[in-house]
Amino acid sequence: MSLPYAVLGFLNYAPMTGYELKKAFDTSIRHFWPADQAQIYRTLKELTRRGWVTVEVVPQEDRPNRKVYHITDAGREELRRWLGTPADPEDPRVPLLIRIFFAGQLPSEKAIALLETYAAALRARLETYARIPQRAAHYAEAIQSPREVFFWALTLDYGIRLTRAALEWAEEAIRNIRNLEKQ
Amino acid sequence: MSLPYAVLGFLNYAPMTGYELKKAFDTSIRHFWPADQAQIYRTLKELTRRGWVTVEVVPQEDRPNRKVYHITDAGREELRRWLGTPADPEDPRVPLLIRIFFAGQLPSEKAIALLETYAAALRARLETYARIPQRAAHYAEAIQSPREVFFWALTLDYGIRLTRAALEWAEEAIRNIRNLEKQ
DNA sequence: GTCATATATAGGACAAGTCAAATATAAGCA
DNA sequence: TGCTTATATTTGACTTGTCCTATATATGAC
Repeated sequence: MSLPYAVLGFLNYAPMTGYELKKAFDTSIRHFWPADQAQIYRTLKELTRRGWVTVEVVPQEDRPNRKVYHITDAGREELRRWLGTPADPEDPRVPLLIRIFFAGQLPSEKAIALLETYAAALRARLETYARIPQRAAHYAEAIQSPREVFFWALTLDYGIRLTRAALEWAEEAIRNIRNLEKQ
Repeated sequence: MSLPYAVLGFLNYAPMTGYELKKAFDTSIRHFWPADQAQIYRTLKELTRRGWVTVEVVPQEDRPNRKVYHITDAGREELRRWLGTPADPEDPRVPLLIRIFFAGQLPSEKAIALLETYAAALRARLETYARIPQRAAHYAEAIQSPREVFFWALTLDYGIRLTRAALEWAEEAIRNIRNLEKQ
């Protein structure tokens, strides 16, 4: 149940509409916490109910009124409290590993193909990660806080390290399957 | 939607009841695919409906009748087909990273505490992994197939590598936060 | 003596998130 | 002319999985 707190985190930087929040998610933490648009709006409703945000309705013609959400003092307090609390455990599910676990049922080329596809996805992910610092520079200037930027960079570093480790695993797995064949 | 296929994978080794399947999950792939008991029974019902397994009811006194599930030829075919198919993407969600992303709002000791707790959990996980090979030896003897055992080992290797990478990240993050303080 | 554990299945309630559609209009592009 | 994209929110249906409870009894631990 981290989504409400991610929303509070963004609203703590600046008041925003649900629509703008969706963009904030998509251009920053999407890689480790994708957020569905419908889910954001429902969360906003819940946060309002709890008194952690307030809504400022800005009338518009042609379009639905903008509902700009502002974090309250109670919301800020709740955010800080939550941030200092131990993280929820990760979902350990790795769909590929089910296939690998039962891959003894598969001819070696098919097992290798599975791993090659996976490795290709990981390489693509690394390239995506490599392009992030440029985009992030824009936000870094806007926020003017090296401390914030430091922690943002940590999350990217996590993604790079884990992806590299997975890639190395896949590459060695492929080599080992080939060795298996030779014997 | 991998659970039905994991169930087929186990039933392909041997016919089993839902209860035995639950134990099979818990003593093997739980680390990358935990399975809820209720979910297993519901999946079994669905697999039966699709004709991928058949039920053999073994009457018992005192206890509910055993319902032993057998994989069918159609089920075996479906399993092989699925195994050769590209893996679903992983859920990228890492709850800790939301806290880290917004940790600029937190005093450094609290950010470090967060990472220490995380690192401790990772170390405990590595110890659990270290104990797996002994338990696995029992299954390896039972199945008498070095090829199957090779793929089982691959899944463990994945867990170890990824956990180590996460741990290295956390340890370096802690060092970097301490450096931040000194400046 | 009581409590946990093992055997064995089933169903209801609920949480989180996904997907798609509805509503309304302007701007830019081919 | 028509298609896509941007702006902005809401709702409904659905999926996957979790948690808890119910039912029944035997055995071993403390």
